Amino acid sequence: MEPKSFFNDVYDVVRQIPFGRVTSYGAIALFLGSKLSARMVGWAMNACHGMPDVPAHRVVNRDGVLSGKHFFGSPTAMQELLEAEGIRIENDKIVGFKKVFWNPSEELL
DNA sequence: GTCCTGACTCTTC
DNA sequence: TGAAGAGCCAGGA
Repeated sequence: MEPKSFFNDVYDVVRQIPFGRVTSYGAIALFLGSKLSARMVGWAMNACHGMPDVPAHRVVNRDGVLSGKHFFGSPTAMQELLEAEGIRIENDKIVGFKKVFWNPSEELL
């Protein structure tokens, strides 16, 4: 199944997130044209389970909090994946979020 | 075919 | 300053 819709665009952006970098739902939504569609990005992530190419663990909310960690099977799976890339996590929140933040509107454009 | 929910974000009280 | 409500889109029941 290959969704050629908003979802596909979200996956395309997420796939291009560099190693050791993270981005936010809002940043992706903004890049796609509608920052108000941040929820849609989260919903798209909900459907990305069948796509191993999509590093959903690199997508967090605007605070750098691992909101969707619970959807990774284990509450710590998402954190471990990020730590494996050199990103430090504390209290389910990314330490130095702004330093590892990747803005698709600037980097990808 | 209609209503509800969902891993968010921003604005206003 | 803190908390609550509204808005977006798509999928499932």
